Amino acid sequence: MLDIRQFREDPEGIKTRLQTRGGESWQLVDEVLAQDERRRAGETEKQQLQSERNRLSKEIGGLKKQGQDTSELEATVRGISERIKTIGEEADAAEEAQTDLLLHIPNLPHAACPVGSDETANPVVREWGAKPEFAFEPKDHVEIGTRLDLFDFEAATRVSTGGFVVFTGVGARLERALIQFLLDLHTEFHGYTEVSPPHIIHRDCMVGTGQLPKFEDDMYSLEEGAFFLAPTAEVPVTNLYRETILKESDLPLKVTAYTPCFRREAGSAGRESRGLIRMHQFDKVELVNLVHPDESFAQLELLTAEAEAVLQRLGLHYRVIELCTGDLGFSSAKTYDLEVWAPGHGAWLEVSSCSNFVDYQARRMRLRFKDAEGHNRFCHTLNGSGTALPRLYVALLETFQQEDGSVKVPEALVPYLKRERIG
RNA sequence: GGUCAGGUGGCUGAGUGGUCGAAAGCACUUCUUUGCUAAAGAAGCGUGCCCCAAAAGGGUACCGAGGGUUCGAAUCCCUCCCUGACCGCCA
Repeated sequence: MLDIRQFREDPEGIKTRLQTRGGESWQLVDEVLAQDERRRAGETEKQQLQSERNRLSKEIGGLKKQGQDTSELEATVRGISERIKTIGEEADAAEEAQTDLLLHIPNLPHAACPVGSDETANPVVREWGAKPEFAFEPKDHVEIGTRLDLFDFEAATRVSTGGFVVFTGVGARLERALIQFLLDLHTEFHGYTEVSPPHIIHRDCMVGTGQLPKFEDDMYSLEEGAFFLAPTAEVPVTNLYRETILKESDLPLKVTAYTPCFRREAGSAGRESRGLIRMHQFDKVELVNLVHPDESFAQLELLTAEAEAVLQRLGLHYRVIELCTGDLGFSSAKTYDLEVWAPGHGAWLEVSSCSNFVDYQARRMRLRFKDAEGHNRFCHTLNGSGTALPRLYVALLETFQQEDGSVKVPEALVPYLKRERIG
């Protein structure tokens, strides 16, 4: 959520920056200001009346003690109370409208964010490693995995529906090995604290990180929308600190979690969805940072490097791209995507998205810290996938496949998988 | 799921209709004293919003959440949520 004070001070600036995202959110700016004025006018009047009521009620108390008749005063106060109620309802309606608008307006892209309308305008920041070369025609992961009995899509439909998979045998063990490898890496080398959060989370959390109210259709909901299956650990982990005031010395707070992620992926059927690439349920290890506002952009660079370390240790070829204004996520001010090379597909796959949300999420969930002067300020929040598992899995199979159909296990994973070769 | 007991400031914990944003203690901050540590004393110490150009200041709301009763609610009533204990069920 953006700061209402910024709307009052520089509405045109907000509009201009929202316009770089595309979409029509900038058109809501004037409406926000109108509701804000309506709200404040109502609140001011209401509070004046409340003050009057408090004064007269005290007077009644005093008079009653002296045994005097107060019926006339009581009637006056009754009238005031009625007006408070009417005006209060008006002010509440304005506030609700204002909040609803603010919740639908995305974050402002960082001033240096490349302007563009879609992913074709995302600049490549750097590339690591080289495309692996093969003396044979590399197969794609579905073919490799099916041959090695690593996973089974058809069996999954017997217990669920399309968009789910069951990992089997060594394939299941590889999934588990990756989770372990990732958590160990981030806790032992990057200073993260590990948590294992609930996967069913209440609605307010989804509002806090920005999935709601706009993207409800993409989420699995329970109990008529009161609860949701977490679409990413970002939601439960960041919301662990909702409505809290941290000490400045607590920052930066770095938390990692492995969780399954649940997404309906409404409207994305058939899009880049072969095999493991786009699932309704997938595993992910997430990195969440709560940081001091002065440090968040530096922290984003570090966070991105921590996610990159995953791919480097596994020896996977990847590139880092920066999202342009038109491709930026709803809550984000700046985002780097990590794309790993999948030789079987001959395509780059997004395995991580590292974002700085500045104070946008913190404001929604009232996550603050007390600074040296004793003022409460909003933290900045960041998160990055560290990393998504299925696409990592795809890249591993396709990168390290051998001509005989087996897959060589990268050294970093051997201690976890306890074998050097699959198949 | 059932029964009972509870939810008050960072913590402990008073407060059952009026001057209570809320006693007291602990913790914390600053200052004074003391050679250091410790101890003692003094003051301060919640959050949101509104008014004010801002600061100062003032106002208002908040005692789990939301409604209600009342001139007036932390206090009475209703609904919901949560926590604890016991019972039932269960991985």
